[in-house]
Amino acid sequence: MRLTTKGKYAVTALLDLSLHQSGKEFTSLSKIATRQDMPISYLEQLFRNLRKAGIVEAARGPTGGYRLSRHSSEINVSEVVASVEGSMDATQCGGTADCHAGTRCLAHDLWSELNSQVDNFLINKSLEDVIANKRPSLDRKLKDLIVTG
Amino acid sequence: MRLTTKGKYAVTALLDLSLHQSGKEFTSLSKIATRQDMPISYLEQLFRNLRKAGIVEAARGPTGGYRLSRHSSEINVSEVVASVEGSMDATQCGGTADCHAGTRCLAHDLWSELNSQVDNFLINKSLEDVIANKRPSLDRKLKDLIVTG
DNA sequence: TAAATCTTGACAAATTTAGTCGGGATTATA
DNA sequence: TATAATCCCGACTAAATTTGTCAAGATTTA
Repeated sequence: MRLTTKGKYAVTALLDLSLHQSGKEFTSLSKIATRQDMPISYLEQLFRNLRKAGIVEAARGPTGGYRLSRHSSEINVSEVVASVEGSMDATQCGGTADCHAGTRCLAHDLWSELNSQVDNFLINKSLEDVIANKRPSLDRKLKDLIVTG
Repeated sequence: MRLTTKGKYAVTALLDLSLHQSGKEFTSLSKIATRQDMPISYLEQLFRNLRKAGIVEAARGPTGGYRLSRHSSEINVSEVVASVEGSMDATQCGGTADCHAGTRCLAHDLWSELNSQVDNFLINKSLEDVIANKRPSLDRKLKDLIVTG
């Protein structure tokens, strides 16, 4: 399980994009880089992945740049992080449960459950939620609780 | 935020220790290493930290080894992981909230909240819980929910 | 045409993780 | 007392990952 600057940059960059997006306009990476104090060439690398994942769309030339391909309420943090750094899976085996001599290790279920916790949290968190500093409603938390036991 | 083999080895090794501990006897690292298929010299390094953290106690000489210094129900996974790889803090700033030009970055509260989620989960998980595959009771979960909103 | 952007692939530096090594200190047992 | 099994410690190395950089190209607006 890892959450590095890669994923954090990606999320922050998208929040910046979302905040400065008016209508259907594109925002250039150089503006994001300046505002958020990030290396532009590193951002380029990250936005490649974000585009492949269908999270942003790009336009070239002057007036070009990137914009969200969906509304910020329809983009969750989990997919953003996953698009740049792969799954955050905490198990040693990648979920296949063959972590110890072909069978599940003593801690397998623990890490598996930790995965669910983190995933559940990040999936239910949209970019809009983060900007609004909104917490998922108590209702939804209760529902999750009943489902997951 | 990182959870590497360091922390996972530590947890698994302690689960092994707990499972094979009868009374006040000590278990040698070589046995754990063999059973759990881990490099013994790496385990030595990890057990130094576990001892410093007051999680295990050691005895030297033949018949020596390690044992839990508290009952497995009184040792939680969070402290085990923390003792070998430091805090799992997900914020860029280490919690000081000066992640962007001296003030909190756009994503600060998000990562901060993620910390709480993960910590809450791991603190409420004792080694005994993991062995028993026990989930913290619904009662406790509900209580946490009311406290954290 | 010029300038600003994205696009791509390869490369390099820095950091972290994972693991080793050699020597010590302590202690049960023969 | 000698031996062997253990913990103890610091420093070192190797591998992997992260964090970037760079150069060249493609596209588009003005």
